[in-house]
Amino acid sequence: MSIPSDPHSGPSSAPARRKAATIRDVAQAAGVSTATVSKFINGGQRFTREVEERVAQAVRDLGYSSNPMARGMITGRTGNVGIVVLDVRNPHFTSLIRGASRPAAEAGLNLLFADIAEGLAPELPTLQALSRRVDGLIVSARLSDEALAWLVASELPVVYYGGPPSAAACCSVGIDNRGAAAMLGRHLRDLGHRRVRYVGFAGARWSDDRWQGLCEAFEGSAACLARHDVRAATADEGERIASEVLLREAAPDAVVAYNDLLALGLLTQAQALGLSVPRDVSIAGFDNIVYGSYTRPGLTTVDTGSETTGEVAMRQLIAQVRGERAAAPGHEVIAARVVVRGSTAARDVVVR
Amino acid sequence: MSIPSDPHSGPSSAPARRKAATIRDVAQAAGVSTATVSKFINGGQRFTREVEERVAQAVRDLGYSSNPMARGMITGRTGNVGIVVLDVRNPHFTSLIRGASRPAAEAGLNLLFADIAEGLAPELPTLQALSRRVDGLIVSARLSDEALAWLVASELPVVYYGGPPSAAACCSVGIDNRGAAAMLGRHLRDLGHRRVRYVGFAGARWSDDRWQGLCEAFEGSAACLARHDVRAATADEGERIASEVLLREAAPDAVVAYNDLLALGLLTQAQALGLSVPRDVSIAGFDNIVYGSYTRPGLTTVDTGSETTGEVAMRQLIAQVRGERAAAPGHEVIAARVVVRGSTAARDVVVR
DNA sequence: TTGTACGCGTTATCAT
DNA sequence: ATGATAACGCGTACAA
Repeated sequence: MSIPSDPHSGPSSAPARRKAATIRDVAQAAGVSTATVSKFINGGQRFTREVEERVAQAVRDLGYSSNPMARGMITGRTGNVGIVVLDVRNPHFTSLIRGASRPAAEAGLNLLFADIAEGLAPELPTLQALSRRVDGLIVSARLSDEALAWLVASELPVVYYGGPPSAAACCSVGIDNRGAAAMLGRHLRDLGHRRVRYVGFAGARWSDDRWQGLCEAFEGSAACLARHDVRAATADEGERIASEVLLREAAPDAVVAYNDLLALGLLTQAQALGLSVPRDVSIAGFDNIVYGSYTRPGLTTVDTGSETTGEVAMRQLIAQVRGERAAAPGHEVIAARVVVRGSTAARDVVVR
Repeated sequence: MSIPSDPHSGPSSAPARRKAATIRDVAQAAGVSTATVSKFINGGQRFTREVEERVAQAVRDLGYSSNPMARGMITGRTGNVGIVVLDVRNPHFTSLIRGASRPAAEAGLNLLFADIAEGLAPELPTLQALSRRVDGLIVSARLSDEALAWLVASELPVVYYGGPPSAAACCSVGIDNRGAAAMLGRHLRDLGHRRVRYVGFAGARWSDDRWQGLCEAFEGSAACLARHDVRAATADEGERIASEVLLREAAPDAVVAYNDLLALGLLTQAQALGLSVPRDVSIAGFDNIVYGSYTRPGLTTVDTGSETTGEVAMRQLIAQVRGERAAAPGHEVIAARVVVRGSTAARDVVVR
């Protein structure tokens, strides 16, 4: 594909990008007006066979595609949607992205992406930079209050994932945290566990819900539940607090972590400390990240439907952006389920 | 030529968003012309203290920020850069994204993101949709030839990661695959391994380089190297081919996989098949994904500097977009290093 | 130092 | 069925 040198460009030194054909070029080449070209391309309006033929030919010849910015100026839409995740390296969020990716592509929307890096990146400026370049946003419900307030004030179509934020009328997607935790709790209770420790994450409002669900499951039993909050929900943090959680005087016979990353760190470090999992202690987490099945033993967890969450959130957002009736505010609950692997097992009744 | 899922068509009665303040509103409020406002805001030009005061005040009062689309029409730049990954769920790529994220944010560029999903999403349409909305692109060097050719023809600033693509003059970032594999090979050779099997990935050109590096390391020794190519570089695929690779007649005493995901699958399945790792067989991979340290035994791997790669690629792209001299074509080599964990150990000389 | 006026590529409106 | 033209919001020559 050798492009003949442009006689008008002269000895241009700058690596100027060949400027793309405009709708006017197409119109001229096809011998019609720009209005005709525009209507034919996206208005869906029909014309005489011969005109359509000529326009289509010109579009092909010139490799024309409309300029999204010029189009956006008049339509008021960008053709982009944004997704803000708290940590790209957490497989839970990558599954969320994967889930959101497909419906967006199908709707012809591009995905603008931002990583808050769990507080490392400033939330508000990130949101502000994004907001003018997208038609809508998918964000975590656990952004700062400041960021959430700004978002509401901006009147941008938004779908929250994780849980409903404190804000009033909005769209959100997430699991029933309390119910899911209760399911996991009953699993542990039925296995005979009686000294359960919850490693919560202070940064997530729904960490409380999970704690309450756990408590609910053990209500009426003679179990002893305790809670230990951490500031980061990462594997490193799990490793760091392992000894503190696992080796104290009244050692737990089961530990439930806020998420799988924490659980992974706890599991590894427990073994490094000489504990046998699940013989000495059962360990479980939330999210069902895929790497929980590659540890030994495999990690028992609660599947929070990460990918489904992303998909549903994106569908809601698209509906909202299009101004459809289906875009009514409300919280959509994703089904959660307990995934039992080797890291939880029946407590031996015999004192070890 | 009516596109069914066109987001811009249809009887969209979107809820009218409160329209943002324009530069004219600011000019009027400050009692100056739009030119003054524009120059003050981004031209960096100075004005009388009083005028600057009034303009700044008006900007604050109206919460003005320039319309990126209108601005883009004039400047010819979008303020976005794109990154195309082959699989968001592969931690190697999320580290890459994380690495690219920061320099982009620092440069005031938004990140547009696309997931090829290892061939599930069509590459060329994805690229085409992206290309008009970004000032530059970071893409894998192992896109389809068709996609690469189109990219070159588009004259868009592009940085390739992984390795230099077949194309002539371009910017690329990656490790020395052959050298890195040779390092890993020497590690295995020194441990006494003699029957080594390489599980390659047919989809990546540089899988060959890794194979050659391995061979190089065993040159002159009485080792027997064999190669087994797979079509997907995922943990599932690693599990699927484990028995075929590990249990054949002349069973390998060491297996090197194209990447850590394959290695993870192999490791897990090896143990499920009753093999002890590393006693019966050593296993190693590439990328140093973080989850390789949470398996038992930990996974020996080659750190390919995923995050650094993303960071360097983004810096190159920014230089290129800005038209800086530093944006000369060439391949930037990232340092790789072998990370030894429990999955590789010295071969017992005694026949087991 | 400041303002006027034009053009960027597109779509929508109205006229033919 | 097709065309002419006015916006959209901004940057920037050029004029004052």
